[in-house]
Order: sequence, then C-alpha cells, then structure tokens
Amino acid sequence: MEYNTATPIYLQVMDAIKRDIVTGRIKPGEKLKSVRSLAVEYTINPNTVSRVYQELENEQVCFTRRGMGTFVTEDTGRIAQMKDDMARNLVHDFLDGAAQLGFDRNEAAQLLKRYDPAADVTS
Amino acid sequence: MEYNTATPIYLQVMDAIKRDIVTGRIKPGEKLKSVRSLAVEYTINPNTVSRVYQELENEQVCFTRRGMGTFVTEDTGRIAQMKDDMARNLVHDFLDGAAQLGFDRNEAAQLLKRYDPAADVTS
Amino acid sequence: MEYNTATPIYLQVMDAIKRDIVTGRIKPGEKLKSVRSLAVEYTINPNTVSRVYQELENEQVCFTRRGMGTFVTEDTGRIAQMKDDMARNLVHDFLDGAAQLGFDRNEAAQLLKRYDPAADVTS
Amino acid sequence: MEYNTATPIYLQVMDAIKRDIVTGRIKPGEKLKSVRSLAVEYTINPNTVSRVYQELENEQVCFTRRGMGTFVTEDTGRIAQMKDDMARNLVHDFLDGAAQLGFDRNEAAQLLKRYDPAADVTS
DNA sequence: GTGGTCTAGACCACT
DNA sequence: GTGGTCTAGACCACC
Repeated sequence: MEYNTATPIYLQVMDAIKRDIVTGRIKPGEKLKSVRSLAVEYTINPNTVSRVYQELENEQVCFTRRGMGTFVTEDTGRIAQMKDDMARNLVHDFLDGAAQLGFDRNEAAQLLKRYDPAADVTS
Repeated sequence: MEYNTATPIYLQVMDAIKRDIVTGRIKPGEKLKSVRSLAVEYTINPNTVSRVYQELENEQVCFTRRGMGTFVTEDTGRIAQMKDDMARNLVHDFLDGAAQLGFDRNEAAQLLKRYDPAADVTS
Repeated sequence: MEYNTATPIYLQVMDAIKRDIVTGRIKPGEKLKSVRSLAVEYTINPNTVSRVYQELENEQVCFTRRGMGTFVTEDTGRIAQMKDDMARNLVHDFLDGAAQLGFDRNEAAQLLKRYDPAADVTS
Repeated sequence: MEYNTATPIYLQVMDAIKRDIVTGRIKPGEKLKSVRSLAVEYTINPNTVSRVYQELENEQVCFTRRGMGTFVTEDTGRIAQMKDDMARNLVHDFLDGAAQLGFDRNEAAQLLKRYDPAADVTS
C-alpha cells in the first residue's frame, strides 16, 4: 500500500478496512487480522494498528473480545448505513467543491464526463 | 471565515484566495490585500498570511514586488490551468472514492442525483 | 557556523546541508538531525530549522516521515543532478560576471590564474 | 532591464552603472543622467535612483556637485582598482563555491569548460 | 506603506 | 521523540 503523506496513516488504514467491509470483502462478524500481522502486512507500527482498531471501535464498525481479537460488527444495518454515509459524504464534497469553483449542480455533473480519465471523448 | 480544525489555516486561506481568482472575483494582475490587512480581516496572524502568500508564489499563482505588495499572476493561461486542475482533482477524488466503495462511473453519476441534498426527486 | 548577515540564515543552512549531501558527507536515505538538535547545533530557532527542512523538501532533496524524522532522498540521480546544477550555476555566475566586466571566456579563464590567491605564479 | 527579485533593485542598478564605468561606456568625469531621467529609463522609483547615487558616492565611484548633478569620479586609478576588485571577487566566489562542492582549483578550471553554455563539446 | 526573517514559546498529531 | 502549525512581537530592507 502506498501512503499519502498528507493524511495520517491510521486514517488511511481505517479507510482501507472500511472499504473492505462495505464492499463485502470482509463479512459481518468476521475476525480481523491480529494487530501484529496487520502491522506486518501494512508495514506500519503495531501502535498505529492499535489506534486503527480503537477508532473503528469508536465508530462502532468493530468490537473487541478480550483475548479473542477484533471483529467486524454483525449489525448489517450499521454497515449499510456506513456505506450510505460514505457515499453521501462523497457527493457532498464533490458538489460543494464544484460550487466553490462556480459550478452549479448541472455543470458539476458535466464535469464528471469532461474530466473522467477513462472516458471516451465521443461518448 | 470559519476554519475547519482538521486542515491547516494557511491551506484554507490559500484555497479561499484561489477560488476568488479562478471565479474572477480577483482579476489577473490585481493587487492582493496587504499581509497586515488580510491578517486583520481573517483574524489570523500576519505570519500565517505571509506563509499563504509565499506558498501561492511557489505555485506561481502570485508574485510579489518588493515594497509594493503581492499581486495575482497576469498569466491568464496559468489561471485557467489552475481552474482546470482544481476541477480535475474534484472529479478524480469523487470517482476514486466511489470506486473504492464499489461503484463504477455510471453508478457514481447516479449517486449525484440520489444524494444531492437539494435535488428535486422528479427532475 | 558563521552567518553572513546579507543572506537569510535559512538559505545558508540549506546550502550547508546540500553541500554535505553532494559531497557525500550525508548519504542518500540517511536520516538528518532532528529539528530540535540541529537548532541547538546551529544555535538557531527550531522554527528556522523547520523552514530549512521544508524548503529542502520542496526541492525534493529530502522527504519526511511523520513522527520519524527527515531523510535525504534516496534518489541518487536527483543528488547528482543537484551537484550538476550547483556547478553549472557557479560557472554561469562566473562567466556572466566576467562578461559584464568585458571579459570573454578565454580572458575569464585567465582571470582564474591571475587572481587565484593561492596560485603558484609559475604553474 | 530585467530585475532579479532576489537581490535589491538598487544593487542591480548600481551594478549596471559600475559595469558601464569599468567597461568605458561611461567615461571618467562624465555626468550621469539625472535622477528623474534614470528613473524613467529603468522604470524604477526616483527614491531608488537617489539611493543608487548615494551608495555609489559612498563607494567613491561618483561625486555630486550641488545643483549640477552626479558625476563619475575622474580618478582613473580608482576605476581600475574597482575593476580589479570586481574581478578578484568573481574569482574568489567561484573558487570558494567550487571548493565547497569538493573541487580543487584545477577541477574548478575544468568545470569552466564542461559547463560553458557556449562551448563546443569537442573543443 | 510593503513583504521577509527571526525568535520565543505554545500546542498538536503521529510513531 | 518526531515534525507541523500558530501566535506574539520584534527588526529589517525596500519603495
């Protein structure tokens, strides 16, 4: 994984895990990797992994059973809501940023086509 | 101006000025407010304004004339390019975030309608 | 270290560090001294060292890892290029200055011998 | 004339005038342009021209006769010495800079050939 | 008046 | 412990 120096590593790892959850690569109730093995996998400090798990717990995305490890919440509603929140945030940030550049909603939608890196120009 | 505690003030002020430039509220070649007066207006320290102007100069958005002040670049191409960059970034962040949630480009475009807070449902 | 009052301290410290890098006294990838310890060593304010490190980062001479410190780039090509640039600048400034005094390239080369304080006259 | 933003304008103008003197474009004893006309010619503030003339007077390159204007010194020895000083400084700066990059005098002389922008590679 | 530099000292986030 | 940001207040050079 490549880290962006601008944002804290623990946030980037949190996001990676959340993505795995909302996209179903990690199932509800599934056990997450141990702090040590995740630290190795992501080549980060175990302290940082601990913080990641703590923050995910704060957001009620995970829970910890003493001596057993950290698990994804079994509350599928919570997961769906999380995905919803993330999508809503995405849309809000995009429209907000576009508005600050002077684009209204319709123009913003057109930006999507104009600047889509993979878009066919004629489509 | 309201500051977001998550991102440095100087970046937020930089963005505010860039927006004023790309939207034409500040014209090419126009003199920017003095360090001291902007500091008063934004209720921040003059040193922080200084940093803002220096970073903008690094990005070739502004230039400064000794003893005379700081001015917006007269290079309208640079300004257009800046606006382009800002829009492209916006689109990239949006599509990228959507992709990480498992949405392709078409689905992302539909998110815009679904989550637009001000959208009319029938439109 | 002795400071020349004419040029800003942070530029002088930047140059000192660059010299240590291009001459190999600091190796590629090596950790630089901490902001605080360099401040003590050079008897300047930690903020000034901070600025030095940031400017060096702008020039892609260094990079910083959150909480770990500032490191010399591992890109040896960049370092070679830096040395090249510094030498080229030196030559340019010299020939340019000589030209303004009315000396062409050959005459400039002869100035080197004539005014070299340590030169042996017969060599 | 193009100004370098790094060094004060008055120094750059001083240098331009000194160059005109040591290269003979302005003769010993010749009257310099008036403050106002030089200000127009160089598109700088008359105050800045005044400073230039004052500093040149300090360096005994010029002298002022009340109501008559500013004149180049008639002391040709002083002018020759000035040219000598400028050349010596040039050499010193060059050798000094080269030494800091780890080049001795011989290597420095070779840099001249290697980096001469107008040099023929085969020569 | 303008911006540029520097110090002192504080607080914060990250590892 | 690491660097990053911000404030306060000072001094300087330039126009």
